[in-house]
Amino acid sequence: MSKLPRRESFGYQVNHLGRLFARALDRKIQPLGVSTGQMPTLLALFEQDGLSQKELIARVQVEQPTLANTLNRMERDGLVQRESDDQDKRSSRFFLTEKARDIQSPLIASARAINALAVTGFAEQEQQQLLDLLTRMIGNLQTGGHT
Amino acid sequence: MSKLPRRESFGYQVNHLGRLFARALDRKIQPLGVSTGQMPTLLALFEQDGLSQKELIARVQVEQPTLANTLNRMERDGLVQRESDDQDKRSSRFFLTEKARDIQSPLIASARAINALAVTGFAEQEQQQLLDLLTRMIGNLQTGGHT
DNA sequence: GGTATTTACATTCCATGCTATATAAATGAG
DNA sequence: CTCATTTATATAGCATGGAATGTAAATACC
Repeated sequence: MSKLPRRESFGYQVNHLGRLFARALDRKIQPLGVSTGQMPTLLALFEQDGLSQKELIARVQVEQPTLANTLNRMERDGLVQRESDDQDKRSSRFFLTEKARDIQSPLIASARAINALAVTGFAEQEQQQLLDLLTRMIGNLQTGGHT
Repeated sequence: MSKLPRRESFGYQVNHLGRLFARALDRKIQPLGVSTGQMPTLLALFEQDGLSQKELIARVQVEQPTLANTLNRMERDGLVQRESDDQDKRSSRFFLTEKARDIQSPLIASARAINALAVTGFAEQEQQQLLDLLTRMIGNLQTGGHT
């Protein structure tokens, strides 16, 4: 066939949906002084504070230069603070500021709200199924990706 | 709860998956001189050539400034050519170049290949279900989005 | 112990996407 | 016809993300 219906392309739909998620979340958390790209890192630090860049990369699915830039913006915005590591002078550890800890609850509530909005009208079983299918698809593309 | 497991967040997973799709496709079509952001516009023009920016926006799920930039890059890369509209001097129509038409088949084949890779191990019914769930989720976020 | 390699980050460059705003042509109101 | 409004793009500014590459500290090897 010489054409490709975008409505039936997973790549197209997933990309579109991803941007809808980002925009919806952005509008919610902007008043808190946080942007979407910072969320994964914040969530990771909420679970365990004082991680290094390397440790964060293992938790956040993003390339190293992307995280480095994100951390710079987060430091600029007063969300994290870096302390150079005594053991390894190449590395530093990132700690949440009070400002970041203060907004932990509303931030997580915002993320939950967007997720809840997204699954409006979904049966519990459908949510589980969707999560399962997405996870399998991620697995397929990760395996096929890194040659 | 004070934490939010990223593995169970739809926004997180969809965002990650979207980037995996983009990267996989990019590697495939880079040799053809095309990048992912140009694909939706190319597919739209394959279906109907000579569309205006306004008409493209109705087909590609992207904001107007994003499309304007994409079209500039596509013109720079020799994929499209713009002709000012006689009826409306504010507008111009975009036509595929021979270079673009020449790679139509491999481009569409590439997109299909990535989609096929993504659904490896999926039953036909699962693919339909996933498409349905994604479409419903998109609907939820679009409705909830534009207040 | 000194050199080669690896590792942890930083930097550069670019594409994609959004918001906000500017601009010029088309359209509508009177 | 004239002025106000709308419409089609353009532009500016920024965030996010990736590839490629540079750099300095840590480690491995002789």
